[in-house]
Amino acid sequence: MGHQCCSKQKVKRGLWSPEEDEKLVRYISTYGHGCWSSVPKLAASLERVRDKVSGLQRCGKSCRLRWINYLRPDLKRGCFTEQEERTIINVHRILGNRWAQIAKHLPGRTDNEVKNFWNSCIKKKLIAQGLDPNTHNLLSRNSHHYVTNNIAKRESDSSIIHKHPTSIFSLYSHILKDTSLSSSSSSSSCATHDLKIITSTNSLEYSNPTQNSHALLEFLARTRSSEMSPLMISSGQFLPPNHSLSSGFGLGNDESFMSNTSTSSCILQLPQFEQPETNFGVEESTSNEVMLRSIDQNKDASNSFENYSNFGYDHFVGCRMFSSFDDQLAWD
DNA sequence: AATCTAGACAACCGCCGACAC
DNA sequence: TGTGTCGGCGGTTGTCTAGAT
Repeated sequence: MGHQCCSKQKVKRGLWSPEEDEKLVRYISTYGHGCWSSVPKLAASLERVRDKVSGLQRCGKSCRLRWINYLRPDLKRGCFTEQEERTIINVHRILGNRWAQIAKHLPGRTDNEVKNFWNSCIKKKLIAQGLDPNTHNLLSRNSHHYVTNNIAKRESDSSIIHKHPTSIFSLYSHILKDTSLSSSSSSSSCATHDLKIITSTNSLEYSNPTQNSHALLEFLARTRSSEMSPLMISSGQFLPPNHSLSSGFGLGNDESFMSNTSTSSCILQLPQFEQPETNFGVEESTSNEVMLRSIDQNKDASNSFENYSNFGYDHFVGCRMFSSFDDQLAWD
């Protein structure tokens, strides 16, 4: 069955011939592409003007696809670079299979190209590294425990904290949104208060929880203010260039996250988590968000708490949590 | 040499939202 | 408000090719 735009016409399908490409390029360079559905017809007229017998017997949709994915002059052909590959992985971790959005981070690359590269190459690499290509978490023998949380859902459902009582981030972000708490506390005391609640809730289930989550949450509290600029929690394991898999958390801005330059972006570093399965991912992301992510264990974190406030990100929006603890450690 | 298979890439299909009428 | 058209998108399929058997 043909497309709506060409159901009444006899159209050719399959691979494009060099002659067809030539006709399409000639048409686009002459008239541009204001209306794809009219391209084949007008292209045929153009060819008749040029004393050619046949026009362009393709549907408009096919013309559009051919132009965007192959004929556009600003396309970058050839293999993906390592940098591009890292960018794809990092953005995919945040956005999922939103290929068009991912492709926007890669000048000269198309969504189709990125998608094909992902399916034929990156996916297998991640699996080979023991990572789930869908979640970017470590593949586990056990079933994954998934806790999702964001402000929008929380605000529409005040009972969510009871649904996920032991998610440190659920709890924490919930508390941050609690105006009575924040208005009655200074920034630091609020942080302490929050941490007490959180760590006491999780101390039994989470092996060595306080040392890691405590510092992380303290950091989150300190970055908080009444202004609501976004801060995102992101990621868990990741593979810094030329380093083995490590875990921990760090703060980076969007740019550094995309380019995977951990050293410049890490301003907070925490000891390695005891459970490598523990992982964190974002609900969504924009260019203004900060990514909190796992970082290279070996980097110096001596400036951890001093610098993050300079980033200007100060509101914890929320995050979702993945984990794959054994049943006896199940958080709910 | 013929056939099979897997990988890479190109193209199509169906759905959806935006928009015009 | 309902309907049709269009462009954009993601999933899927088709095609080609190189390497293995």
